[in-house]
Amino acid sequence: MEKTDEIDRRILNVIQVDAALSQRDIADRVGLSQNALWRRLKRLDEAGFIQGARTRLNAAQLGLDLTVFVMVRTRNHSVEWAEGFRKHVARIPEVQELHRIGGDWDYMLKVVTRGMSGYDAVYRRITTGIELDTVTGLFSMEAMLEDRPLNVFG
Amino acid sequence: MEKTDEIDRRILNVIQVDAALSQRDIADRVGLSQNALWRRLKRLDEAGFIQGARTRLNAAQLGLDLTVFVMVRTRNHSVEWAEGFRKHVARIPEVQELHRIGGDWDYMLKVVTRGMSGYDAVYRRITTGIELDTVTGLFSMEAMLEDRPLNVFG
DNA sequence: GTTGAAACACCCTCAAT
DNA sequence: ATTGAGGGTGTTTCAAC
Repeated sequence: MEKTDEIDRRILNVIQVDAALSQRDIADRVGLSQNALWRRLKRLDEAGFIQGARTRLNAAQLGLDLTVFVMVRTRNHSVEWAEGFRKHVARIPEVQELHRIGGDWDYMLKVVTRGMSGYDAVYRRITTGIELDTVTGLFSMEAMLEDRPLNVFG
Repeated sequence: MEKTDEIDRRILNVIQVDAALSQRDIADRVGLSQNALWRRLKRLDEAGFIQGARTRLNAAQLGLDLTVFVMVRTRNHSVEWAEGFRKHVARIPEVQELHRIGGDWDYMLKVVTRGMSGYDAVYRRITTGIELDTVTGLFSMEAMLEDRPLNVFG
């Protein structure tokens, strides 16, 4: 595993917040020449720290106004069943995340969709064609903090 | 609220997956000239559909190997308390999301940190200096799906 | 690590269709 | 909506220090 120094982390922290900055601007912010920055960026990229850039869209404006965390309990805890479940929910584009968790529940999904009717359709897709024990939804009434950058320091 | 047609949604779907594509490449993928694409991108941006670009980092390689969903129950359900709680957790950089939810719990936080000792420190920061009723953590043992694009169609 | 420069790609705008 | 072209900016790779 490659190492990162303080400047590397400042670079990563800048670009994870704004991927549209020019190398000139990034270099100024972290106190490097554009040339030196370019070499560090290339190294960080080749070492696997950087996993591409994404454009963030306004979900609400696209009608995607409902976020639901879906808790799932199952009786089958085999690796095979888990992989089948992963493939099952991977086909549902409204599913943003799927975690295998410990505690009272076995899996947690984050679903972003169009209102309650959209969620109803997603719920039916999740529960159809696969055997689940218990399913319940925790509805987000307000996203008070969202999409924050990773804590690359500390 | 501005409207989007099929081509707009295809554009948004392309750039939300890869923000590093040139306008030339995007135009080819959606079947437009570079010039026409530029005008649509400008319109979509000015209409507020686009909220900037972010570089995605390899959390595990940065040592951020533990994801915990923290469930919080409180006795105070006033708007003022909620805003104070938001400011309280906003100071903790390991908190990726904070949702006010319905059901058995009042709030849910997504925390990404460095192992159990990192989570312990975050847990103490969350529960210190503010009155919470019940706090419990759901530990992600495996992120089976993560960071998926929004469903801009349908 | 730095500056400077050259070659190339990309972005933005405009003219013409 | 399209192609084509020009100027300005950004990226990538040099050489020299």
